[in-house]
Amino acid sequence: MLINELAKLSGVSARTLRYYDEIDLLKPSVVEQNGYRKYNQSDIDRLQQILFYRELDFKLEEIKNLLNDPNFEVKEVLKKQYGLLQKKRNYLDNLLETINQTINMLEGDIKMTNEEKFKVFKNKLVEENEQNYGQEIRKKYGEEQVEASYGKLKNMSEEQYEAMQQLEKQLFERLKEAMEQGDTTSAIAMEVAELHKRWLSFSWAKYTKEAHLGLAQMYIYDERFISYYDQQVGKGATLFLHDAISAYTAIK
Amino acid sequence: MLINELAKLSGVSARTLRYYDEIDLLKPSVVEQNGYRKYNQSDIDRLQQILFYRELDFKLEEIKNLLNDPNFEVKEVLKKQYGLLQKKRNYLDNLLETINQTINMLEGDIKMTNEEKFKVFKNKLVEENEQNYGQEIRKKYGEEQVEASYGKLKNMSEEQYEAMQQLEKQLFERLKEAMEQGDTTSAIAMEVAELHKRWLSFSWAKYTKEAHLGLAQMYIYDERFISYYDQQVGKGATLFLHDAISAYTAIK
DNA sequence: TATAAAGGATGACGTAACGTAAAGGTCAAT
DNA sequence: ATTGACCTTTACGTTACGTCATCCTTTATA
Repeated sequence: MLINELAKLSGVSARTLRYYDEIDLLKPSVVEQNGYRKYNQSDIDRLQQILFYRELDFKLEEIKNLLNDPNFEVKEVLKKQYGLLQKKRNYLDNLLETINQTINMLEGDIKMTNEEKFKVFKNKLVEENEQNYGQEIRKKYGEEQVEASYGKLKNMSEEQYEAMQQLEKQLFERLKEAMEQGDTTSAIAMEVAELHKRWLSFSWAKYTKEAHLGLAQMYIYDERFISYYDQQVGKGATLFLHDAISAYTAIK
Repeated sequence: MLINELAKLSGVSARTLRYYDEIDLLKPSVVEQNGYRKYNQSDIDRLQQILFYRELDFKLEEIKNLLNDPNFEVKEVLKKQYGLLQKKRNYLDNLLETINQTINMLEGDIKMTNEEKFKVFKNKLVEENEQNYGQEIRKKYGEEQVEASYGKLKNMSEEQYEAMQQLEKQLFERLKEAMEQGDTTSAIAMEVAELHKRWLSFSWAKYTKEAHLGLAQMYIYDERFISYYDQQVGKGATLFLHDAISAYTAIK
């Protein structure tokens, strides 16, 4: 069977078959004088095996190793691949969530332009928290806790809100001082992290250091946080805050 | 700000920044006499934008176009990307299902070796059908229908089972004849597809041509089916059967 | 039988987004 | 002056082929 015949039969291109030959994944059992590749039944069988694993997103190199190993464990391999693909899917799930919530936020922003500032800000806090942290929080503590937490924020009195603003202002000041020192593990840096924790407690129903660190890490990747902190405090403030929280949660 | 400083601040490598320069995605606003790249605040802002979209799995080329287009629609873009990622996830879901069920089958095979052949074969039919078709079928018709269908197969009487075997035998014979003619759209090929449909009706609760075609397509990619049909009927039988079913469902 | 059309072969470049040397300037400090 | 840190460009490697370009056989047709 010549190369194009096998190509038609199997649905892959001739180029692919030549490539498989090149990388020693599937070599035709006969090559004639004129250089033509001849494939026989055992080659076809091997190709079928190859395509099976390729469908499952195995790399060709892995497939080669698999098929050449006389006593490999199909089940083991499949389970490993399963875990790998699961990770990929989880990653995609997160992306989808993020995009979805970003879209919602964008739509929300437009609708909200005409509402009063105070309410808007509180809602925005809720939404940003949800966007950055909703998923994990919900997983860990369940719906009720999360809703309770948001309820806490939404139901805050104006005085409490003022207190929160004050605390944030204090946080900014200490952060600026800490940055001038430059050390993210200094006592003053720890104080900053502590302030941040207290500030968080206005909106979070329950504190854990893992959650705290998680939020800090997300700050870095969210351009809104970066521009917010960097504008209020100074360039690099977000990164410094993150490092401080990182140190703080590490020693606690 | 020199290249390594920005690298540290942003978390990407210096190589990446040079690459972004190279592909005109992010050019430092100043390049000094000595060739050193100098990044300023606007560069940092742009990088943040870039990383935001990169996180969402956009291609760099797309990001470039986005950021250079002065009046692009963020929401539109995000929605498009959402759809794209959804497709990827569905694809992964399918792979995961397939692997999972293959594992189950492998484990099942071992446990089943000591059972009677008759029972084994029927269970295998159920499992193979489930493996190849379960997901889609469940989506379209819901759990009940599917379970009813499998119940049908499992509760088949021995006579019915015999009839099914007879029908399959007939199918093989006609398929062999049709292949000798070679035309996958001939009257006899259509007859083969019809027989296959009737054979299916033993195990399927409800027939649709979409489902029929879908199953045929899966035959091609399943080495067990290929070796089964090709052994029983002759080399290329699976492909021929697929083409015939394809033609059959197209004209119906 | 000459020739043209199929079909085969071997390079070799392109792809996406960098990682990783290699080889060599520049700058601050010793 | 030398060392070491940091900068530059050049270029190959990665994955699984698609897509030419160029050339050689085999088969079909005039």
